[in-house]
Amino acid sequence: MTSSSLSHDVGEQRRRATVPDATVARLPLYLRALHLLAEQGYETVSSEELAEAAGVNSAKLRKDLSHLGSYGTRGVGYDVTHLVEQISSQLGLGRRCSVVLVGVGNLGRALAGYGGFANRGLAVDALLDADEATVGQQIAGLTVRHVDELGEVAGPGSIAVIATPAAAAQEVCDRLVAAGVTSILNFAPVVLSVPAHVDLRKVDLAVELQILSFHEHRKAAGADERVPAGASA
Amino acid sequence: MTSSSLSHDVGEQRRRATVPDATVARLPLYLRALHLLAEQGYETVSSEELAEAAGVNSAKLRKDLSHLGSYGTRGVGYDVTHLVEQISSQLGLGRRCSVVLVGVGNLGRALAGYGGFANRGLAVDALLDADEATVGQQIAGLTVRHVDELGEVAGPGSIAVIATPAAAAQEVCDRLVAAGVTSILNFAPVVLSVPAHVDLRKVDLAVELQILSFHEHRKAAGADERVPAGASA
DNA sequence: AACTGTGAAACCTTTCACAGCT
DNA sequence: AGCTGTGAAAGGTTTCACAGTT
Repeated sequence: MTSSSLSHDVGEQRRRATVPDATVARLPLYLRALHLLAEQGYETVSSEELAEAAGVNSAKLRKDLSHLGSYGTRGVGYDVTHLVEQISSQLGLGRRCSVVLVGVGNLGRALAGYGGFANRGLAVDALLDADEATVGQQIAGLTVRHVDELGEVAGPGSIAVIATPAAAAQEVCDRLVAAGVTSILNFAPVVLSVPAHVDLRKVDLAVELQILSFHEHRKAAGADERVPAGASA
Repeated sequence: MTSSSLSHDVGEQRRRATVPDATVARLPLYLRALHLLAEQGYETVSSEELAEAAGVNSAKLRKDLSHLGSYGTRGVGYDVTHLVEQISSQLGLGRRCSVVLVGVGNLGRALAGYGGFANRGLAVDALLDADEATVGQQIAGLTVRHVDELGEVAGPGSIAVIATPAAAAQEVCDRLVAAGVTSILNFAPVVLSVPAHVDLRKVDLAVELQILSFHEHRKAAGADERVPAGASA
């Protein structure tokens, strides 16, 4: 067990090492909302307005931003441009960070051309596939290369996206790790294993649909069974 | 201590109305892992094994399953087939629930053919698009219909998936709501507004990538700045 | 002996409400 | 007056550790 002296371990030197995960997950949201507001001519926004645009409540937004530092002005709000810069910088969108996408099926193509990806500082800059018929094609301004050339485009510092069929994902993942990649985003519906030092995230397109189904099912079941007629709104 | 002396409190009629959100979000994961294990010939699994296959820890798994009821056998584990049925039923995958997909671009195509979708009880069964060139095409065994025919395929009880460009999403959403749909999954990178009774979920393909970027950035910044040399392996 | 089911503790996130700055 | 930044309260989730069951 842990020593009973509790949580004083880590030194103070990690000043901003403490942005909560939940907050990080919302920064991209704020960033998009801010870009939108900027296009509409806003120079400053209140937490209320920005929260509305991002689809969260204002207390949460303020708390989130407070974790990055104090970038607002009391009585006024936040400077849109400045806040965009701060968040972008936090997210590491400024530095040239190569994004490599493996698997150029429908999903891969969608991702390669995705506004959200290409938009601000995080464009995909290499496409790889195993299929000879796909290799050589021009997609979203890039030429698809063979997955065997993976070592030439991916390395420490790059972010890899796996959009292959489930069956191929683990092998691709292993190759990426061997090439030194430590940040991987997996869209294939399998649980991948990676060494502890690799940061692996997962997007499962079916999960959200199944969650919806759960709630839809609940609604229907509730209506069937014993609810006292129009109970909820 | 099952229903003996201290079964006080909450009305009993809401027996299973209390599955926590976090648990619901993991059920699809367990389901997939179970299907995999079933294919490999498992008839029972321990919480340890299933947790491993699903990529979570066993305490969490047991707690999650306990919210659905007690389907395990102490000293033995869980019956794979039975558990699959229980979870499927919770998720409403048994009942025929029509899934309508609007927007047949690359992402739409990917979703229509997605193993995870088509796989178990939640196949997409109508495709709609606004583009005349796309309407009429055969995709994943379905003929693409014009979005104006939305009212004919979507209604109360169906689940809708929006995979259109951002600019079209709100209008499609409004039409879906007008048609009586109350469960919508949005892949377009915009914040949609819906009436309170509609259940709207959102998948943002770029968010996860940006979260990875955040962590990658941290790693790099940490290495640059002040870390006490080779602290971690 | 093996393994589930679950209170209780630890941890994390959200919301509230207001002090403090402009 | 208006709005941010933030302690403190409330709520939710994960982990621990063990009683209970087969």
